[in-house]
Amino acid sequence: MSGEKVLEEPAAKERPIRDLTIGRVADAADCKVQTIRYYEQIGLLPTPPRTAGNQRRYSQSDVDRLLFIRHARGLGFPIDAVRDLLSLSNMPDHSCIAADTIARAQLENVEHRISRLTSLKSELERMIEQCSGGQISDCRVIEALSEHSNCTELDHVDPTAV
Amino acid sequence: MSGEKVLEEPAAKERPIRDLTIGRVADAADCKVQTIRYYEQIGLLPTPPRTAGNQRRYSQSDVDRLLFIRHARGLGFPIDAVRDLLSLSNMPDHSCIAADTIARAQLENVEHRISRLTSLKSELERMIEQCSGGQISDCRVIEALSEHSNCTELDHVDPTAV
DNA sequence: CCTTGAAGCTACAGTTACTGTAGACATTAG
DNA sequence: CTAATGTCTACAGTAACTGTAGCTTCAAGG
Repeated sequence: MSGEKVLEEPAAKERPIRDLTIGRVADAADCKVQTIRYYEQIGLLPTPPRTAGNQRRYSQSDVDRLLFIRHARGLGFPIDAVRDLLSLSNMPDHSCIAADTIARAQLENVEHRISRLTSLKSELERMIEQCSGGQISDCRVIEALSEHSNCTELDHVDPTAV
Repeated sequence: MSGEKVLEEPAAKERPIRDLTIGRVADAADCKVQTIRYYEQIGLLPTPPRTAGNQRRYSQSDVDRLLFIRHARGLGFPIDAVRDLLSLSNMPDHSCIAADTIARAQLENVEHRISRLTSLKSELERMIEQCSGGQISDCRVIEALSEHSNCTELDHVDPTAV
């Protein structure tokens, strides 16, 4: 990385080396080959050039873009949010307001996630502490998770949005 | 709640009042009616008795069980883990180690997510700061999210397993 | 008692974000 | 040159719901 803009296509003067097969790209980003084709299908990755034998060939910038996508997805950002984030990198240098708006929305999202996960963390810690070495009858895991009084309003959100 | 084992069926001496419609149960647990029927279908909730007109009628213990499920799901436990936890609550004299193992696994997961989100948060904050009045070219969010060097082996987990 | 609108019923299609499979074709190491 | 491995398309399947269609049932008002 070291200061380079990894998501920008190299300038015309220096064309990228497009010698990576889909399998090597998948390995580099630790994802499945099908996932790459899926991202291409939904427009998250550009359609790469093909060999005479119809096989996709990628450059390092594709790997970087895919790494970005996987990282953001791994953090729980839905595809649409990733799309927004990616659009930031394509914005002209002088229009920063849209980027700012997207970034602020994502920041709010991230802060919310952190607070929910933090309360989850303490609940899990409490469970483990009370649980260790005891019997189920002493175990408060079930109880703790059933107790509505322990819930904050944030507890009842879409479970898939964690 | 207050010290009672909420997930146990009341003893035969005192039968539960089964006067709750599926809609009231859904409201109580803040979930969709379809979700309750889905949980019944996959065996997370017991098949309730029906009225003469074929409508499901629930008791408070069903609400408690559903609250438990929704809370666990909201905390990121996958259905199978919820099933495990629920099955443990039915064998109260047995060891607690399995529940403990599940909780510990989730705790590890959660801690890692928090740390990743925290670093993302500071990147977003820095971006917003630099962005206001600045240029996209100064933003490091895209870069930061692409940096593979920041990843640990735990970063590449199933994104859906939050 | 009757009606009417909300809520319930079943069955099935759609969602998100992939993942797996089948059968054909391409590429590469020996 | 051949065998193994990789890639291609197309489509089915997964988890965990969510939505829809077309019906029946229930409770309250007139």
